[in-house]
This record gives sequence, structure tokens and C-alpha cells, in this order.
Amino acid sequence: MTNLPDLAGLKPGGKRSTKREQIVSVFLRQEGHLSADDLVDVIRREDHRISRATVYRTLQWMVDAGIARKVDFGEGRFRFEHSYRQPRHFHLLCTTCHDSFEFLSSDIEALLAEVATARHFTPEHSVVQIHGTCEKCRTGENSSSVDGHTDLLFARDALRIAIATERSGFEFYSKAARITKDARGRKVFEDLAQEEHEHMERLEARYDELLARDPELETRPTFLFFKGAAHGLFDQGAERLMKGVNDQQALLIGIRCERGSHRFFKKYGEQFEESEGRQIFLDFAAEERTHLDMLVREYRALVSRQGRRRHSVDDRSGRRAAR
Amino acid sequence: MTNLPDLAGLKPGGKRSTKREQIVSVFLRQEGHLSADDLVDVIRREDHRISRATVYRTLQWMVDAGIARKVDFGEGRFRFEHSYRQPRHFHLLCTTCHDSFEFLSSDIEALLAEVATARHFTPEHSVVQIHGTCEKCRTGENSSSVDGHTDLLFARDALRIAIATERSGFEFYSKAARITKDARGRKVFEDLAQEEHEHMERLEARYDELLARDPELETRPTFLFFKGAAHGLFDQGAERLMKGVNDQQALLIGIRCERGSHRFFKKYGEQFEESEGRQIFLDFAAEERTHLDMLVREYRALVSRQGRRRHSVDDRSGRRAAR
DNA sequence: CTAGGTGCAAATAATTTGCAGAGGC
DNA sequence: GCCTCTGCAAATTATTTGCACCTAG
Repeated sequence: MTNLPDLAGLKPGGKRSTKREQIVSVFLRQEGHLSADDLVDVIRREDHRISRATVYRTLQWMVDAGIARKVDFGEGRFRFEHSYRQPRHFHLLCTTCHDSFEFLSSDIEALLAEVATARHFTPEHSVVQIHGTCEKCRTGENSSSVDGHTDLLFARDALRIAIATERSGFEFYSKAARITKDARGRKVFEDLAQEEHEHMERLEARYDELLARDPELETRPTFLFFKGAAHGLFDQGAERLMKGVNDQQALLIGIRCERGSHRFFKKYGEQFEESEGRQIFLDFAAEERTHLDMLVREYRALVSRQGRRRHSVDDRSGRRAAR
Repeated sequence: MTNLPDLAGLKPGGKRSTKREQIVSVFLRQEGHLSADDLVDVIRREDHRISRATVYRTLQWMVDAGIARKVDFGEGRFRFEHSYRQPRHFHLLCTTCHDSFEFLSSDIEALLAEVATARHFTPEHSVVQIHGTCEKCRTGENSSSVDGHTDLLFARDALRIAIATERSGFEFYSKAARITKDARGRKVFEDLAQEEHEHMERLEARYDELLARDPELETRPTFLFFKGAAHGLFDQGAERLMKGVNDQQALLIGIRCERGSHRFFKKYGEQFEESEGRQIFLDFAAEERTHLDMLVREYRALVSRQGRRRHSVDDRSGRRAAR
């Protein structure tokens, strides 16, 4: 299912499965958050002659090698999770069944960054845990769970965000085109609206492909929580357009939206290991970048045209003054 | 400095200082986050004959009694903090000097609540920790620190938020009064603007009193991070006013702002133990409640006046039809 | 007198380490 | 043969517990 990493340190034609490789391989085949003891149990099922000490040593080695991450759920012992894919995710921890669920929240991350800055603190990593009771333990039955397919969920949520942003971008540019007087400026906005629309359709197709891979995908709960950062930028921009602005201001608002959007998706996407979700964010950032460049070019053109017009006015008034 | 709690379980005329009382009293005199061992060290300074086991037992007793809270900073052992005053606060943890700093963030709490809801999870408590390097360890010198005077800081930040909200409330009502056509409705908005203004001055006086108690207070870093929830409600309301609304809509917008504000400050304030900050939030919530009632009364009056007018129109057209 | 508090030492529990032997290139 | 890995048992660390004793009400 998951494509295992290269088991660093193993020669391509590796001979016998040494203990370490065996432990690493078993660990990577598991999902969820294992305690050292859980891992010993699983491993003993296929090989009796493995010492607890070796498991501990291998776990430490995996942490150093970046394969595993040590997490503390406050149980008085550590657990270990795969460390590739989403870095810096957060946890929901059921105090009854001790099951754990992951989530991402760029919103919380942004707030944490603000706190760290305000307190002159250089953050390395953050721990966010919600301790409580999971639905299963409360109601008895298990609902659609996250099931560890976080890759697909991440891609799904990244696409949803990208689509929502494209949609509000489309609305923004349609509105901007409607209120722009200058024919050339209007054309730029119309083209951008057109592009946003096309790209939105491409993203929706990609979303459908994803659904085809897992028909249950759409019923699964949100994994990536996201609203502040980029979402709403275009909506806010559209509101500002309604207050009555001139062509130049409309371009500036567009630039501000695209730049915010580009920066955010690039920065956020780059945090992740190679994955479909990451790619969606980076593709999207690139797209926003193109739009940004287009707007900036147009803005410069507009300003220089106005400058020329003003110059000729100046010339005229100059001549008038000299008269 | 801090007023110690009643050392629950101690009979009023308690005789000799039993060990437990001694340990509790030493614990409460400390500040920061102590490990069991730290506490043993401190206690041994005044009494050699205290067993580690007793300290552990007393710590557990304190946790059960609600005097202390057990926290896990991922060091492989637990620490204990005073549990009265701010519940559910979060931590900045320096990986170098192992010092710890506290902060509150209603914004993060709100997001965590959303995540829990979306995942059908019943949250009990949340852990939020930012691990990194503190300013002291990075630059060598200690800046204005929080110094454990969290009570004052909490009160200061609560006041700041209340003042900011009053200010935007004042602006909102001034604007509403300006655009209201109906004389009676205008009077209501003017009165409210006036009230917000007076209350703002009272809050500012209270703020100055606070500053008098600690001249350094204003230079200390933010303790309570806060922006989403209530702040901005009136600003948003004011924006909606600008879009051109009738008197009735203006009242509805005001009602929505006051209700949101009231609910938020009440709910948030109630979380805390008795403290100045809590009182500020609750006073403020009560104030918003009064305004809310006033607006609702006015809204009903307006609607009933309109109803009467419409009725009389109906009557007239009825007569006309019967003619 | 008696329930609960306390000290001491031993028990637990998770994890680490010393050391001698094993295994692979 | 050399170097690293591994198993085993002992050590370490934080915390808990059993048990006999003590002490205040």
C-alpha cells in the first residue's frame, strides 16, 4: 500500500534481512501510533528471538534517520509514528480507547506562529492535542473514520481548498471586469476570470479522479482545517471592489489577492514531503504566480499610460505657462 | 503575594503543621512548573525528614483536590503547576533552559473546538505547546518577562480587549445614528454611542489603575491572544452599515453585534476562576447584555409601529375596495 | 483508640546501558 | 578479522506500593 522508503543503509542487493531491517519493515507496515511494547509484540509474532533492547535501539535509530517520530500522548511512555508525509500534524486522543486521530490546521499553525513572534520565541515544533472521547466510545458505533489514508485525505482537502479559492477568484475577476472602464484592463480581468474558470474545471476533474480511487472519500471527515490564510482573500477583495474603485485600484486589489494567495500556498505546500497534496498546493501556487505576474504587468502598463497622458498634460500646461 | 486557598481538608483549628500542609504550603509559594524532584529539593531545605513518597502522595492529593495540575512537557516526567486562576492555558517551552511560559489564546481554543466538532469528538482538555528557544537563550539577555504575574497580565489584556470592543462599538453606533432617518431610532443609537463612550472612559481609568500597580505592566508581552471571536464584530457591522441599510436593518445589525459580543464575553469569562480578568469579562458581558436588551426593545417598537401603519393602510385600501 | 498520614524499602514500568558473543562483508 | 549489531541482564529514572509505625483528634 504505502511505498516504503529505501530502508536507508541497505545495499541494493541486500542479502539476509538483518534484525534492524526486519524491525523497520514491520514498523512501516503498521499504521497508527505504536508504543515500543506494541512493536515488540508485533515483531515477536514473526520472530521470537528479538530483544526489547534491540527494538528500542532501532526505534531510536529510526528517529535519527527521520523514518519515525517520537510522540508523547501523556501516557507515561512514548509512541512512535511514521514521519514521512505530513510533518507537524496534530492529534485527537481518546481517553477511553486510547485511539488517536490526526488533523492538520494551517489556521492553528498561523496563530501559533503569531504567539511565538509576540513572545520573541524561536519555535522548533509544536504539540497540539485534543484529549477527549471519540465518537465510537461515546455512541458505541464507529462512523466513517480517517483510517490512516491520510495521503488521500490530504489531497482531497488540498483540492477542496484550491477549488474554493479558484471559485472566489473567478467571482472576483468577473466582478472586476464588470466595473472596469478601460477596455484593455477589462480584457485582462476577463481573461483571468476565464483562466480561473478553466483551472477550476481541471481541479474538479482531478477531484473526481480522487473520488474514483476511494468511493467513500467524500464521506470521510475533514483532515485539513483551513480558512484564515488564503481563503477569503478574494472574497474580501470582491467586497472592496463593491465600494467603488477605479481601474488602477482594482488591479492593486487583484495583485494583493494573488500575491497573498501565491505566498500562502507556496509556503504551506513546501512544508510537506512529496505527496499529492503537496503537489496540489505547489501547482496552485504556481498558477497564482502567473496571474500575479499578469496583473503586475498590466498595472505597470496602466501607470505608464497614465504617466504619458499626465506628461502631455504637463507639457500643455507648461506651454501654457510659458506663453 | 498570592492569597493561598483554604488548604482544603484542614480542620479550622488545625493543630501542628502536618507534613501535608507543609508540602502544600511550600508548593504554593513556588512559581513556575515544578517536577516532583524539584519540590523535594525545595522542601528538604526547610525539613530534612520528608520522604519522596510523601511528596508524590501529596502531589496526587493536590491534583485531586484541584490545587495542582499535572502537566507533561515531554521530558519523561511530570511537572505540576498551580491550578487556580486561568484554566486551559497553553505553554511555550524552551528546549535549552527548560524554562516555560504561559499564554492564553481564545482564537486557538475556538479553532480546537471546531476541529473537535467536525470530528465528532467530545473534548475534555487540550494541550498546546510551542517548543523552541526563548529569547534569553538566543540573545543572552532576558527581556521583560512574564514573571508569573499572570493575574495582572490577564486583567490587562482583558481590559485592552474590552476597550477595543467599546471603541468599535462607539464607532458603530455613531455611524448608525448618522444614517438613521427615524428620529426615535436615531436617539437610541446616539444614546448607545454615548454609553459606549462613557464606559470606554471608565475602562480606561481602570486600565490606568492597573498600570499604577505595576509600572512595567505595559511593556510586558501579550499574555492573552485574542482577535477572532468578538473583536471585529462591530467593525464588520459598521461595514455592513456602509452598504446602505434601512433603520430596521441597522437595528438588526446592532443586535447581532451585541448578542455575539455578549455571548462571547460571558462564555469566555465564565471559564476562569475568580480573578480580576474574569470580572472584567463578566462586567463587560453584562454591559453588552443591557445594550442588547435596549436594541431588542427598540426593534420591537419599530416593527409594531410599522405594523400599525401597514394596518391602517390595509384598512384604508379595504375601505377603498368596499366602496 | 483509631483513621489516616508518613517513612522506608522494595516493587513497577519504561527505557537505557555494559558487555560478551554473533553475523556479515 | 573488523566493525557493527544483538541479546541478556543489570542499571537508571520516575513513580507507586506494602507495611509497620506514628500522631492528632
